[in-house]
Formats: sequence, C-alpha cells, structure tokens
Amino acid sequence: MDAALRPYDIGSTQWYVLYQLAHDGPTMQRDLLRMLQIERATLSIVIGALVRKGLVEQVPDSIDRRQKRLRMTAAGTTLWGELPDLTFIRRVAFDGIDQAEIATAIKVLQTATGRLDELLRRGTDA
Amino acid sequence: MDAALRPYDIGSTQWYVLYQLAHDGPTMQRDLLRMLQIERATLSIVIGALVRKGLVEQVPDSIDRRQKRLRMTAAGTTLWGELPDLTFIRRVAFDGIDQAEIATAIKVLQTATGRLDELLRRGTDA
DNA sequence: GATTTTTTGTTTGCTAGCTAGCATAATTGT
DNA sequence: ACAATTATGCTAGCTAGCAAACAAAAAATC
Repeated sequence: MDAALRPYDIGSTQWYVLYQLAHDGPTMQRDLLRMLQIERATLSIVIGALVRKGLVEQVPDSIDRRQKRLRMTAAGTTLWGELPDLTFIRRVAFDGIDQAEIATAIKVLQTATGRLDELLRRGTDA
Repeated sequence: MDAALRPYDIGSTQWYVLYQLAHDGPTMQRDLLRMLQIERATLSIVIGALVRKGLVEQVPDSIDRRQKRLRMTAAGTTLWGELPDLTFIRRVAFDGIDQAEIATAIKVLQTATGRLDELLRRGTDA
C-alpha cells in the first residue's frame, strides 16, 4: 500500500482516514479512533499531516467543543478521485489460495492476537 | 515483546541484535542486514542506539575498513543476563491450537508475503 | 595506473506506532 | 454551586520502518 501511495505523498493510515471520509462523510475524530484501532496521540499526528496538506478540515463541534469533526476539503476530494484502486494488492496476495485455508489462517491469527491483546490489557491494568 | 522489554529501555529490534551477538559472538553489521531483513539505514539507527547506550561496540574491520564488526560490551553482556525469557509470548499466542492449523496459517502467509515481495521487487526494478 | 562502479555505513526527512504528561471541556458527585 | 473525575486532543520523546543522497573504501574495468 505504501509503495502504491508514495507517488501521491500519502501513507496507508492517511489513506484509511480519507477512505472513511469519502465513504461515510464527516466523522468525529474520536470515532475514527475506534475504527482505526490506534492511540489518540498517533491519530493526532496523522490528522495533523492531512490538515497540513490541506486535504482534511478539523472543525470543533458546537455542542461538545472538545470533539473535532473531520471533513474532506475540495482538494481532498480531488486527490481521492486520482488515487489508484488498491484492491489489486489483495488479489496478488491471496488469489488462487484455497478458501478454507485462508479461513483457517484468519482463525489462527484472530485467536493469537486476541490472546495477546488480553495479556497486554491485564498487564497494563495491574 | 516491546511491552516486556520496556522496563529495560530496549526495543524488539535492539533485542534481536543483542540476541545475535550473545549467541554467535561478534558479527559484521552487513551480515546482520541479511539476518534482520531490514534496510541499511534502519539498522544504522538501531545500532546507533545500542552504541549510545554503551551496550555494543562498533569496530572498523582491519582488512576492509568500510565494514564494521559489532561486539557486545561488558555492560551489554550484563544487561543481556538480566533480560526476561520472552518465549512465554509464543506460548500465550499459540498453545493449544491445532498444529495442522498453525502449519496452514504459516503456509498461507508465506505464500502471500512471497508474492507481495516479488511484486515489490519487480516494481522497484522497473 | 587511472577511472568508474560497487559496497558499506551514515544522515536527513518522512510515516506510523507507543507512553507520559498537559490543557481544556464536559460530566458527575457531593 | 463547586469540586473531583472523565474525555478529548495535543506535544514531546522514543522505536522502527522506508527512500534518497552522500562519503569513503574497495573492486572492477579500461
């Protein structure tokens, strides 16, 4: 993804933010946090890069002034239209592999990461 | 790994370097490149951190003065002895999962990453 | 023997992840 | 109504990845 996006000076996480705004419209920054599963501080930097490049606007909410609503700018919409389709990546990686084997791989990885997340959660609570 | 190593102010890639030096003794920096599968520039930063902390020494080779031989210092050896066993991570993640399913997951992932590496290799050549 | 190419390592500047700590705003409890 | 707590976002400082460009040394070529 990063290699495909490099000509546009966009990283993969920045792409995900644009994707969200392009598909669901304006979104609260705090909601993106849940969707992207990254830390507040990290998202802050990513959004900062998009704002700096003029692709995204950050508008404080009128009701809760802590929260910020993210919206694509005209320049952002234009760039989004120029970005290449990235689905070829998934095709290259997985086309032709047995569906059952892919399902098994997903199950194994979900189990393992779930257990490690749980371990980490307990560790940081204690 | 990072969470377990944080109390010792060591990152996971730094750990791999120490592991290599602890098990195989002094190693050329260029050989570590192949072992860790990262870029020259990245390794340079990681080694820099270890040297700065006084855990590793960087000695220019007498024959080929471009190359640098990495060696653990006394402080590095001491720290290595204090680091916890990290094999519990693998146990937490995978214990009890069917061996055949794990093998399938490995096969699927190796195929996918192999294809993507190949795609990237062709892309950067052209 | 001199020139060109290749190899090795570093630096710079970027993305992206983390924790810790701060400010501000909203909410909750008393 | 005021105080304490919680929520949101930011900054600073770190690890770790990348590409591009540079310097120095060695190797290859002419």
